[in-house]
Amino acid sequence: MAVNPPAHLSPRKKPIQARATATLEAIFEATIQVLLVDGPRRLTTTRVAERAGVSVGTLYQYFPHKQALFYALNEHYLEALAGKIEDACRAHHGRPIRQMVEALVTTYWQAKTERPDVTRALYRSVAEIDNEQVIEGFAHHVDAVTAAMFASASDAAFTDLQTVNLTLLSVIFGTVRSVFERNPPDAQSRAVHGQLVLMCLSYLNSVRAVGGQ
Amino acid sequence: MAVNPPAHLSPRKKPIQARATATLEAIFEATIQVLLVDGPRRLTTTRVAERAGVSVGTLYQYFPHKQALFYALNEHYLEALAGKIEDACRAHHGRPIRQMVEALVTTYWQAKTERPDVTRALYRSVAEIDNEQVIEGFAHHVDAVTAAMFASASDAAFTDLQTVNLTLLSVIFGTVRSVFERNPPDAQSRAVHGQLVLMCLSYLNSVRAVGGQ
Amino acid sequence: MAVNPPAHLSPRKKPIQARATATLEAIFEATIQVLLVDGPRRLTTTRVAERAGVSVGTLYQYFPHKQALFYALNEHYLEALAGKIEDACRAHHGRPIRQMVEALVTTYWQAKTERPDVTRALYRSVAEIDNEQVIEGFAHHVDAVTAAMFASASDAAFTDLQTVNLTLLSVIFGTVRSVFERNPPDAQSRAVHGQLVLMCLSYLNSVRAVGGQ
Amino acid sequence: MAVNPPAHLSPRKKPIQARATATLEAIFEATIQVLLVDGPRRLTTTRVAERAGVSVGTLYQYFPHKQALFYALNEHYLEALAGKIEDACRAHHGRPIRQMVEALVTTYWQAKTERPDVTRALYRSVAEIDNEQVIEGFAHHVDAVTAAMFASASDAAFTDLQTVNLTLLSVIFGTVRSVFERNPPDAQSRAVHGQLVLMCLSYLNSVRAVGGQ
DNA sequence: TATGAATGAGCGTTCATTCAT
DNA sequence: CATGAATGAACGCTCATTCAT
Repeated sequence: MAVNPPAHLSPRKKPIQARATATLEAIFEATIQVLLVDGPRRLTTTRVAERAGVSVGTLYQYFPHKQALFYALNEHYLEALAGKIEDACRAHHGRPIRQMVEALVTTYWQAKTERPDVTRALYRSVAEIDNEQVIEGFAHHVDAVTAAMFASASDAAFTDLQTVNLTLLSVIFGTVRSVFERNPPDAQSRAVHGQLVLMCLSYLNSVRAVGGQ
Repeated sequence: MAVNPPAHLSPRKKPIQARATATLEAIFEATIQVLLVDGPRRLTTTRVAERAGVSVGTLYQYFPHKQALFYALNEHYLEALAGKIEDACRAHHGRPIRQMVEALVTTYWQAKTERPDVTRALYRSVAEIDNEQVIEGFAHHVDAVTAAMFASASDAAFTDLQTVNLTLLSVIFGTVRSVFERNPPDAQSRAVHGQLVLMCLSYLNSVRAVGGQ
Repeated sequence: MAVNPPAHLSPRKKPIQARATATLEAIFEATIQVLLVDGPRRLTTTRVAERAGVSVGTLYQYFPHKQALFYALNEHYLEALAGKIEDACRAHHGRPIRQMVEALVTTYWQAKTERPDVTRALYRSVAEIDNEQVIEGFAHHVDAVTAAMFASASDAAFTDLQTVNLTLLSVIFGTVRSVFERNPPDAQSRAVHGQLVLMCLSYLNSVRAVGGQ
Repeated sequence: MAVNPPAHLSPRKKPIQARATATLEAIFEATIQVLLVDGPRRLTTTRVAERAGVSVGTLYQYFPHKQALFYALNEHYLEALAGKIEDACRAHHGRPIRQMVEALVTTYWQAKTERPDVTRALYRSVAEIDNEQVIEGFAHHVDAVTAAMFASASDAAFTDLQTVNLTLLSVIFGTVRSVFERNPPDAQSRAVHGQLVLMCLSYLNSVRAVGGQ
């Protein structure tokens, strides 16, 4: 279920202690903040540690190297995100397609909007390392759960579900990123959200093989 | 029409000499290659210069610092891209909305697909600096020309053209990026392209205020 | 008779408890092993402690710092070695010179060969600190006991006993080290041992002032 | 003839320029001095560079890493030493064994004594890295040339030349090291030198298979 | 003007040592 | 007393940038 992280990229020890969890959380938060305030180029392990209120040494007790920090950060948030999407998909199993799409777009949008700083920080961190693996893992996971949901729609079926699914996810994920990077006024942002739902629905209407209008 | 670069980010001199232009082009190419082969983290000015067949000193004759190189690179390709979009928009002034959308998506898609390495390299370079400025400039530029085109549609009008325009551009740009980053097999990639056109058309159909089907 | 260690280099407490002695022994063993397996550069206090089955904290209960560990390790083995040599010398007091030399070379060689790993590890640790002091102390100690022995030879006397003594010890200690560092096949190693005895005897024959062959 | 250094351990570029050679020499000298004054543990690349009057960056233009510096240093001096020994051996080809031994011991002793600081520094640097390769190479080289010399002796032959050769070299190299590490007064040192020649001669006398007394 | 050796600030990382538990 | 997480000084090394040639 979870992404398959190469051993050398996962945190050195699993947070069992409460303090350890707190420290880990502090390091993640600090990473986000540094990423946001100083940018990925000015992010140094020392700066992250300072901002997290720990020493570099401590940071390196949790992450064997800088890459691992980024990896874990992405893993952390993407797994949470995938979880939310999975929940939403399960909750809408067998429902009409309209509800499914609305739920999917809204879940994703809200998850990303909840902590816009985190979202923006993660988008910025992507280029830093081969997060490609985590991202690919996330993509496959989500692919599977949304495809399963769409396949169960009560009022529609699709000749080429794979393509429809890939298209929808590409459009949703891509659009959200675009909007985040343009960082438009809130009203406009919300408007685009609405339009995105509408767009997905119109599209599904055009491509569905069976089911009433 | 061109982006307004802060003085400290623009190339030291405009390439008037043919030789200078060739060198510049070589440096841009080298940057792309290094970005692709070694990744943004391993990109050093020395490596770029080597690959371009010049000395570091020469590179610094053209760009006052590394940032400026990235800035110029993005400017270079985004201006070309904006130009293509502008041409397409002008060519479809007053045409039916369907043709406009098809032209817009296809122009953008093709421009990005023409040199996929460049596209991917640029996506990767984004985190490097405040390219945000160049990108914002590009966005505004394109916003203007597509909005003007849509406003001239022979068979449709929109109550909220701004939102429709922003939505379409966000969707198109975002989706293309998503697809590039997932790097799916060519056939699938092309399929999504087709679906994207379809999606935009369905959407416009739903939101247009006037004009028959 | 024991080396005079500068206060800051000696173990914090003398091991009176049996448990303490066991721990100390374990730490020494661990140090040897780490020295051999990982080399002196990769030897960290943490690694030594781990290998000894104790915590770093415990290690620091026995040794105020890393230097002290090395110091004590050398002291430990060199004192044992000096003791063996002293015993041998005492046992050959008043005997013919031939027996003395044979005993000396053989005692030293065997002591070093008994645990070749320890020997090699100690040779490697030398560069680590001013073990010079321990080594010098060891040298003086041995100088004295062998000089005393040679002076008592039943069949020989030397005009310059000091020089003869220094020469013999330099040759024996140095040759053994050379052989250990070249690490030749066992047979060859044993052969050199025999030759070394022969050489020392020939030498003493040439330089003795009195006493028939 | 020369040691086979793993690619990553040899200097980055061969010193062709006069300035480069000077810099290289300065770095070697600085390494020796730092080794002597601060000891191998306090030797940092920065300190070496400072002492050599260059920047760390420059040091790293000549040596890809610290290990390579040590490697090259040992190579440098051991090759010179091997050269001297080779010359001496060639010069005494076919001579009586007595002259050979005298020449060998004296050549080695003088080479080591010429710059006692260098000698001592090198002995200290040995433990630092796997100089074993360079040293082994040196040993094989010398083995060959001395064996060849001894085989040509006009007045002696040996049943087991290999063992005799190995013994002599072990004794000579080891004794010199011992003496250097004890650092006795000059007079004593010179005395031991004489005794060493004497010892080797007595030994050869005992083991030679043919030839006059 | 082009070159590329030299520079040195700054980064990632290690590890001896401490001290709250 | 033993523990081992936390500390942070210090190291090895990189690379953007400069400047003598």
